[in-house]
Amino acid sequence: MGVVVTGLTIKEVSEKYDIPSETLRYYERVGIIPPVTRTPGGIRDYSDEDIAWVENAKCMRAAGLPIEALIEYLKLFREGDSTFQARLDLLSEQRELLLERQKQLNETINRLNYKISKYESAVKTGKLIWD
Amino acid sequence: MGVVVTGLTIKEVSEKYDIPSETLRYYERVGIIPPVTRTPGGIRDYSDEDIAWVENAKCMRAAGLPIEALIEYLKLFREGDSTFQARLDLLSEQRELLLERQKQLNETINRLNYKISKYESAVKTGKLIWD
DNA sequence: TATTGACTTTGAGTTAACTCAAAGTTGTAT
DNA sequence: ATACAACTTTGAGTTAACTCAAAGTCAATA
Repeated sequence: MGVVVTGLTIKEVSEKYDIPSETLRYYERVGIIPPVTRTPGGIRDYSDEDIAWVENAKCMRAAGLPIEALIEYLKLFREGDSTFQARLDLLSEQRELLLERQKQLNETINRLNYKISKYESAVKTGKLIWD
Repeated sequence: MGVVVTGLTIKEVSEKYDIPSETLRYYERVGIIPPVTRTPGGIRDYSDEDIAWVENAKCMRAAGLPIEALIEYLKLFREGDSTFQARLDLLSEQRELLLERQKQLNETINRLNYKISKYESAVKTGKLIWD
């Protein structure tokens, strides 16, 4: 692979995006990325489009979107233009969930900031005020 | 329970904080909250302090701090004033992780915002530009 | 053309964090 | 005092998302 113009091997994608090959195959198997382009021998040969799906999966999973939602999104995508509204709904719902999570995260970070400031004094004075 | 001045039963705490009783017992068993005050009969009778620990556990878990870290924190807490620095380190490390997660979350929300705006046009025009 | 290393599939195993079940105990309402 | 719900403990089961293993296939090199 490399004699003619091709995409990337699974190993190259794995290294570029720091996702184990096993996980890339898993993503394809369960359907959060479409079936990847193959060489005549049946070996995965990721096209730019394939890679865009990988990138998308990585980003969405990193934020905690469930596999289920990503499967549903790809399914709708492959059903074509009649599913614009359904895809919009799905993405909106997931955004709502992320916004809630963001709020919760902020709360906890604030709480941690507070505790940390207390411990910073405590380390200096030897006495912990509150908590 | 209620004839004399007491704390809350596990059921009351469960309902107040929307945490299943099973999970409250689990938290105590693994050590992310200290052993709860008991009635002479051995039944849990949550004091204000106990409840503060529950609240803390709920907040930290909601943000995704691992049980392991919370167990370690409580362990240090119970070892006394000699562990201020260790507790500070632990909390700082966890805050770092949350800040990273926050960054990732923002990225993904932005990406979703972008996609959603595309789909909003698509639903109106019947044509999806990009993606 | 034979070896070697990366690839393939299918299916089982792992991990974190619960969640439930079984069997026994407690306390409150009649 | 007796029934009955709510409690207890111990230990097993569940879920999501990987992660690994086994056994076979392919392709670049000597």
